[in-house]
Amino acid sequence: MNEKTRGRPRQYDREQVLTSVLSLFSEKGYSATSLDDISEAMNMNRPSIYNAFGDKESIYLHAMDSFRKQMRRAVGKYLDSEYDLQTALMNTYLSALKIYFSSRPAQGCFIFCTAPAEVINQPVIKEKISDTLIEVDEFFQVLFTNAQQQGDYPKNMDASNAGKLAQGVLHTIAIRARAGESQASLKRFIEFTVPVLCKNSR
Amino acid sequence: MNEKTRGRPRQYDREQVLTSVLSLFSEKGYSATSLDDISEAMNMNRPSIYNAFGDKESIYLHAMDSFRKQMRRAVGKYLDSEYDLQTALMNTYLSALKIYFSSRPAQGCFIFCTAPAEVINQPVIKEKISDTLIEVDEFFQVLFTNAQQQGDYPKNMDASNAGKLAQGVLHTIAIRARAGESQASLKRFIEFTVPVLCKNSR
DNA sequence: TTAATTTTGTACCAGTTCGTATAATAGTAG
DNA sequence: CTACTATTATACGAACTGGTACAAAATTAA
Repeated sequence: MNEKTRGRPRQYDREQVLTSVLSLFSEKGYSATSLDDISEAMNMNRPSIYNAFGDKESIYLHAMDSFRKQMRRAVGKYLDSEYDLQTALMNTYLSALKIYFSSRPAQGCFIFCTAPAEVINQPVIKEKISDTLIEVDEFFQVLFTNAQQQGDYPKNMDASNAGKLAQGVLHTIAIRARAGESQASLKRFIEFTVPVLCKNSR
Repeated sequence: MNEKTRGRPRQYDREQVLTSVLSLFSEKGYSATSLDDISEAMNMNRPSIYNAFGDKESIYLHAMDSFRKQMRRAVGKYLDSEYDLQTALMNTYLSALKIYFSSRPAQGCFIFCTAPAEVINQPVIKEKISDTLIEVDEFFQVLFTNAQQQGDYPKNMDASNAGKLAQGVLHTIAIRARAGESQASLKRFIEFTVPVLCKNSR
C-alpha cells in the first residue's frame, strides 16, 4: 500500500466515505437523499464524488455492497458446521438485530427497508436486491442442509424453502425495527421463532 | 346521497382518484413521486388536489388507508372461526399474493415495500406503518387464539408471537414479489410455510 | 524547473420540485 | 337576474435537483 502515485493525492478514505453515505441513505432512502446531502456527509465535493463512485444510482449500489459486506462479516461464521442449527439461527438473528438497532432511532435493514421502494423504475437496484435475496436464501439453506446431514433437521423437509422462511424472519424484524418496535420485543420474537423454524429437529 | 350543494360540482370521484394515486405511489414510492405525476394520475389540477387531500404527505397517508381497506376487504372474512387455522392462513396468503401480483411487474405490498424508506424523517408515516403492523399482528393473533380454543393449536404456544411470525411471512413475500420472484415460487413457499406455522397443531 | 497527472474547489446550468395566488367556471339560493 | 359558493384552471415563484465545465492545487516524473 501507500504506493506513491502521480497527481494530487486524494483526501478521502474510500471505505470511510462509503460508511458515511450508507448511513445517510439508510436514513433517508434513495430518492429523498440529494447529492448535496451526500456531498456534505462524505465531505467531498460533487465532481470528486462523481469521479470516485459515478452517479447517484451508482453511489447507492456501492452502499448496498458495503452493507452486504458488513452483514457477511457479522454472520458468515455461522455457516461453519460446528454450530448446531438453533445456535446458528439464533446468533444470526441477534447479530442482525444489533446492526438494525445500531443507530438511533433504529433504522432496520438498509437494503430491505429502503431499496424495495426504488425497484420498479430502477432495474439495476432490482437486480441487486434480487441478488441479495438469493445470497441470503443460500446462506440459510446451508444452515438447514448442514443440520440435515447431522440428523438435526428432518431430511424430508425442503431446506430451500426453510431457508426462505428463515430469511423472512430477517425481513420482518428489519421492518419492525424501523417502524419503532423495541429491541427487547424483537428478541422475544426470535426466541419464539427459532424453535418453530427448527421444528421436528431433535 | 346526491345532495345538491352550492358551488361548482366536483368532477372527480374520491375513491377513484385515491385508487389511481395508490397505484402511482406503489410504483414509484413516496419521494420519487412528484405532484405533477400525481396531478396527471388523478386527472386533477394541483389546487384541487390540495383542497381535497392536503399536501403530498397527506395524500400518501390517504393512499395508505385506501390500501389497508383493500386488504381488509380481501382477508377480513378469515377471522371467522368457521375456517380452521391452516385454511385461514393459506387463504390469507393467497389473497395477498393476488394483490401483490395484481400489476405488471408485480409491486408487492404498497405499504411494506414503499413506506419503510420514509419512516425516519416522516413521523406521521412511521406512526401509520406501526399502526398497520399492530392491526395485522392482531388479525393473525386472532387466528391462532381461535385455533387454540378449538384445540387446533397448542395452548402453551404464544399466540401473539405466532401472529407476528405469520405477518412476517407477508413481509417476505411482499419484498420477494417486488424483487421479481415468481408467483408460482412464492405459492410453493407458502405451501411449505403454513404447516410449519401450524406445527404442533392436529 | 518544467511537464504531466490526478484530485479538489467554484460556479453554473437547465430542469424539476412543492406549494399558492389569482382568475375563471358552474352550480345553488333568493 | 344577482349574489353567493365551491370547484376548476392558469400561471407563477423561490428553492432545490443531478450533473458538469473549468480552473486551481498538489503531487510525481523527467
